[in-house]
Amino acid sequence: MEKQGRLSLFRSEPFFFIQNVIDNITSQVGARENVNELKDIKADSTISDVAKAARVSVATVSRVLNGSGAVSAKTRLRVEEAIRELSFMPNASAKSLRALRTMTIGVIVSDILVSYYAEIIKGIENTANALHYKIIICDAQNQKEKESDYMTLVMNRTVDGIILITPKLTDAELAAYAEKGYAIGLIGRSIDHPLIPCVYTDNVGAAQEAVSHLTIQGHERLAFLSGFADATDSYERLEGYMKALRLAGLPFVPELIENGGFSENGGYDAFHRLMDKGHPFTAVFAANDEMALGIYRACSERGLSIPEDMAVIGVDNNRVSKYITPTLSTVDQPKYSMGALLAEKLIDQLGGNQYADRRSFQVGSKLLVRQSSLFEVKRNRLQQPSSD
Amino acid sequence: MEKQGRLSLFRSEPFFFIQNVIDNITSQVGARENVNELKDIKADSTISDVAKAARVSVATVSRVLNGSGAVSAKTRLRVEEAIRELSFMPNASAKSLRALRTMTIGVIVSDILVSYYAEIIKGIENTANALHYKIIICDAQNQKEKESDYMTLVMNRTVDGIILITPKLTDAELAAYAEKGYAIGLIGRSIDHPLIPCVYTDNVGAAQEAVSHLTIQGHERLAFLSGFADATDSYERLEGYMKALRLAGLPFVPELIENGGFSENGGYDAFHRLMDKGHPFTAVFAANDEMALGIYRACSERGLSIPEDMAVIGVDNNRVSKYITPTLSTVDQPKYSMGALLAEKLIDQLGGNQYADRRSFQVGSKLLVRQSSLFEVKRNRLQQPSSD
DNA sequence: AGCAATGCTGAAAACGATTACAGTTCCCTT
DNA sequence: AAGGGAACTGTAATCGTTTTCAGCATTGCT
Repeated sequence: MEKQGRLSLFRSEPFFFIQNVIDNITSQVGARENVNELKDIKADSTISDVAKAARVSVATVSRVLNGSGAVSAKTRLRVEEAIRELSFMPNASAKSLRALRTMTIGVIVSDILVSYYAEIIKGIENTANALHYKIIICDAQNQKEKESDYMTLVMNRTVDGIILITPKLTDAELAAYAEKGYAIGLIGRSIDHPLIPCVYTDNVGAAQEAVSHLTIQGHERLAFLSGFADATDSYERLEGYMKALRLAGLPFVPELIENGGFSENGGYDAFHRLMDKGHPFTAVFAANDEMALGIYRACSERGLSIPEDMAVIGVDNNRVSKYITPTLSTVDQPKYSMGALLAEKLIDQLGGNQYADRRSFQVGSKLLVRQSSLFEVKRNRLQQPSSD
Repeated sequence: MEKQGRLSLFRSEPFFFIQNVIDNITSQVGARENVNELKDIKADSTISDVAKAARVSVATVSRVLNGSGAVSAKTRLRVEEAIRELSFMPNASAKSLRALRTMTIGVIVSDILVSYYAEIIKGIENTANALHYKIIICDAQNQKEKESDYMTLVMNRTVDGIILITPKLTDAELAAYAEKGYAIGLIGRSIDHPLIPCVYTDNVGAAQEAVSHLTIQGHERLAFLSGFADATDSYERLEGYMKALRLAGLPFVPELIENGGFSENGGYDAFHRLMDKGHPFTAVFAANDEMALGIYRACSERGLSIPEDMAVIGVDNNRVSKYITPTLSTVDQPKYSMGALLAEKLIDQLGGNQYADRRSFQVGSKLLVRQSSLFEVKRNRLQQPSSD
């Protein structure tokens, strides 16, 4: 159903073959003639250039720049004129070296593309920016090793602190960084450490609420799709799932647990594996929406209707979940605010507020009940997304 | 249909009220007792600490660190031991100050949340990282002024160069930066300047192909939803739309053009405005998928079936477009590769390759024909997304 | 043995800002 | 007019690296 356009190469794997890419996806557009007179274009002037131009010392220029110390109106004007004239901007590296801080924080995520992370990042960026901080984005590509690699940023003082979103590093490793004096903060994960601020949701409770919503509707055999085996949030959701079963007086069937690696394809495969085990079930709780999308596809292949034959609930409130048919029930978190809050806390700590009264914040999530988990669902109509 | 959970505050506006956020979304979790023995935790040691420990000069340590110059095996071992012992890491600011470069590039986007940008960013980050560069993300929040603000990053040497994705700055402004000696690159926009590398798609051609696809199917009155008035890509898509009309011998009706600001709600409003003008039409080409989603909602409200009553085509291949019912026809671009390619080119230029043979790269896009633009559409079934 | 070449090492000068300290000017009292 | 204090300004140290230059020791060669 997809008509091929003019070009064949599209992204599918990581980028390893730069020349390849160039050769494949581009068509040269007028190789511009070279220009030679750019050597002498000098963008920067230093503070001493300004001092010279204004016939004052560098100290005075610095005072004008930072509004520190007293400077006579006459001198100030001359300096400001010189600054404008030379379009001078103080060198950030020099400033950082002297101040021993960079006004930058790093943000480590496992995949920028996942909208869950993107929204948190937005919250972090906006807040950080308002507080005059910049953020360096680190895509760990789901690899724990890359996470560790990126930690060097705080160790070599490229950044003043690092925010990790649902990291793979262990509690012990994280604690070690903090105790060495590196400022780190956590989002979507809690840790009991006096130096590490964190913002997280009650995964257990949320999962329990979601699964209870299913049992209340009469489901007695419910499957669970976990994410990565080493992901705390996935584990906590499993815990909530088990709690809900217990609460409903239902038995825990280990065969009804499968691992889907948080990805759509993973969810798709895992669901098929579940179905083939010979332990029938009528509802499935997926540790995130991506896997739920995979379930949709698998159900479609097996001729199962959602929610009549199979109820589905995910987590994350992925953008797609609201638009797909049937709309997907899911657990939503205030992602933007979570990012904003942690950024504010971490920067506060960087500012020397070492003894904040609290470092650990649990924020609420909410279950969005949509069509995929309700028995009576209006279907066969163009979906009109609700406006949450 | 959305059940309210425990908490009410969810992100809707920019973040301005930090204390507010805290008070609203959090519940305190065990205010940890303060710790006092952290003053003496010293994370960093300097190169001279290492030198002292190894009983050599700082110059020698530097040589060991960078593999420059000759160092005797015996000394090298001693230095390496000292480095390990002190877990020394060279200070990035000092390095940058000395080297006059930061190994960092800035990336300015108008909204991180838009998946189009996120995917480009991923391409940039992965490539930059492979080349030992870091990226600073700048969310301009659709404001031209913020774009300019972020340009200070390259002027004060926080970053070595800046990549702008479909910026609002004018060609003249961009050229001015480049001519002052600041390294900038463009994605999703072309500029005819010898110093500015850019990677872009043929918006005109792609739009023309999309609209022609509609006219070929017999549509004679087609509307166009533009994005921002000042966005080049939106303008180019309008151009393609007009070309396609001309090609099909159809009249251009100015009343059938509306501005939707690239957002879902904007598209929704714009579509309603179009419908109320009294100039009937049977198909609409939206300058991006977000607006197309708004059109879906508006159509649903007006009882219009897609594609029977109204054919719709968008641009961007938003994640949702594949999952919504009916699936949305759209124009796809190799976003990841575009980011990767430009990052590689810009960094190449930073490396001193001032006279690259080409700086301007046009990459192909492809029209994905899905259900929303086809007359005979299978509907009323659970959608099974195709696997593009 | 004398000398050049080589290998290794250290001292010191950058890089571009901030800031403590000291020195100068100016104005106001007495 | 002298003295004191405030206001202003400059000198120089400092942040932590890299790198040039020179010095010393060792080696190899004649």
